[in-house]
Amino acid sequence: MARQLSDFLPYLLFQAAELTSRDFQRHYQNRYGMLRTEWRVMFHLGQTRHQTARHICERASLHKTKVSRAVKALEEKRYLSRETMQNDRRQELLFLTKKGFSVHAELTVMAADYDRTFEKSLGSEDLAALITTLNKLIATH
Amino acid sequence: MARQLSDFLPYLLFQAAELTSRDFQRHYQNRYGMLRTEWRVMFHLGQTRHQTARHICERASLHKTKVSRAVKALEEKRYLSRETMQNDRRQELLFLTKKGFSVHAELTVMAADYDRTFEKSLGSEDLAALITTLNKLIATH
DNA sequence: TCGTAGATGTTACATTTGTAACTAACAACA
DNA sequence: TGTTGTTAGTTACAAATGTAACATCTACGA
Repeated sequence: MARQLSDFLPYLLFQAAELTSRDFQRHYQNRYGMLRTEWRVMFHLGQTRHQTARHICERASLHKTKVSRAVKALEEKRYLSRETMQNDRRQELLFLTKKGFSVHAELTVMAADYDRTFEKSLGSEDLAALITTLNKLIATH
Repeated sequence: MARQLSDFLPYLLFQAAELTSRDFQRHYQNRYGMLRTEWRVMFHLGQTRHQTARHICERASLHKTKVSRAVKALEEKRYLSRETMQNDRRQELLFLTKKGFSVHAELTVMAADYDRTFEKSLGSEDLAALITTLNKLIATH
């Protein structure tokens, strides 16, 4: 590297992640009382209707403890409900409730709006390239 | 965005940041007992010899509380020392000690090694482009 | 020079996270 | 059947973080 810390990739990534998520965070935090992990779990459930906690752990690369707590919190807010699987009673299927779905929908719209600000500041080509490279980086690590 | 959470930039950035920093973290954590913020502060002090805490807050976009605690921890490990400024006794100049400098040097070498793995997995052009884009993103937020 | 406002850094408390131990359920096989 | 090993998810405790209040100092105008 990198005489400059500002060229060291992990540092840069954290900086960028923190700065870019700060504004969006306000939405799910102030408005719906959710933490980042809760929003992540909710988003995953919005994409694929019913999943087990373990499944979410893998897809989101989150530790099962974190997911467990997020699920509990979402359940208490009535955004989510569970159902023990009959063929393996260790596992539970997770569902968004009606209320959970509508919150999910609202947040998805906000995320889309927010996404446009990146397109504005970077241009759509650079943004696309950035996303490609990040996915590559994630895949190889 | 982004039907997929995997295309939503803040999410991608966190994922990438966490995955890429995990290995390097072991070095400063297991080997020198440092936390991420401590390593950041140390790196900044290595670049510019004496700085105030406030200065580091700005450059690293870290909250003053975080910096205050990191400084305290680094001081306890004898990696850093302070000196109250004479012209404004609220501020203190922060220095790396001799021991602190040598730790800094070792970590810098490791960071350079680590940096090469990104060059390998992405290619130096894509890596350079990534760094440029990230800096742009940071600057506009 | 007094008083008020702002800056620097610390501390205290509540919230969040990480780690490891745990419960409950299943699977495989003697 | 019973014993051993493994998996899903939870809980308990320690460590780290965010927020807000705080102490200390400076600046500056009345």
